[in-house]
Amino acid sequence: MKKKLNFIIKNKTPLNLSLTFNSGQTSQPPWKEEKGYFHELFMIDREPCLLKVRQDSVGSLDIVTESPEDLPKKKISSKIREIFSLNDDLNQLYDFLSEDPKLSPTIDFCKGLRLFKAHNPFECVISSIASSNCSILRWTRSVQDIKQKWGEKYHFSSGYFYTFPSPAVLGGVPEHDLEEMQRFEDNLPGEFVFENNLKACGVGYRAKYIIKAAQMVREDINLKKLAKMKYEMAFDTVLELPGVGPKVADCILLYGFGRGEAFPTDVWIKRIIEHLYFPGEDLKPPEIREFGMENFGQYAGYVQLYLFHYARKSGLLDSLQKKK
DNA sequence: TTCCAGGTAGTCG
DNA sequence: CGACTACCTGGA
Repeated sequence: MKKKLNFIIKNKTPLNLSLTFNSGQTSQPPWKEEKGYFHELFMIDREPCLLKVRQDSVGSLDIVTESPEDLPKKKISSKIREIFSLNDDLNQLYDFLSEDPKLSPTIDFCKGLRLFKAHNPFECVISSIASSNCSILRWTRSVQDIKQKWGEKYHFSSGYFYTFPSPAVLGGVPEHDLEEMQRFEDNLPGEFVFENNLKACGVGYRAKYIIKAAQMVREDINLKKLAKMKYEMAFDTVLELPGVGPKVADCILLYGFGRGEAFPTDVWIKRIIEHLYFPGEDLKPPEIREFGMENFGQYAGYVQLYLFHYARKSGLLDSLQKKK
């Protein structure tokens, strides 16, 4: 017997849900879209809960939930507020952006765009490692494959959904088809296709990093402690994970821990910042990162998000590519 | 077909 | 420390 809830979350400052889903943030893939609602499975208080979300005509969030057990509405709405960063006051952000002529044009392109957080820190660690890849499309497929192969499967009225596997499960997964085959020893079925290994998820050479990182999260690195650390301390700690360099570390802290002072610096942000603030110069990525964190402070994560989306929509990104 | 992208890890000086 | 290259995979 499924329990259902239906309620509304009103937002005081702008929110654009579909823009938030489709702005290329690599914290979690876009949700399944069906009958006007976006669907995704969450674990809330260790219980599975399907969330269906849409924006109604006045911009509020219309929420429908389905879960085997009763879950307090308060817990559900607080999860939703966390995932979509609904507690961030975007009007304050826009005041901040308005003060910088380089940033103010981003507002019109990004109205209502919010940081789209990960389900939880561990999932964020792994999907961020997988994101050091060339295309969002491949990254999306990889994350979905990992969930489908090793996550827990739950059925709801709109179909099957999978959780992200735990550190213990993911840490024990075969890296490639050879290892998968070896685990069968002599009981190998005839026409067997090897697909339950990490490389089959298209993560390439990151497969071994992902497995090792999962093991380290399980045994060594306590993610809960990270939340209370000073930023640079937390940064240095996640850097110890294999496959995690400066860019991925900042993504983990931004999307997995809500640390808004993070300024993840990829090649695109580097090009955009150089174009806007240091024309003709060539800065090192750590210099760009430092510039972002010093100048944008608590808004650094949003500035990075807004600059990227603005650059993409305004055609700036294309021109920066050609120039090379 | 070859080449390139994306960020990290590893190697060399 | 800095500069350079290998790593995978799929799209140009």
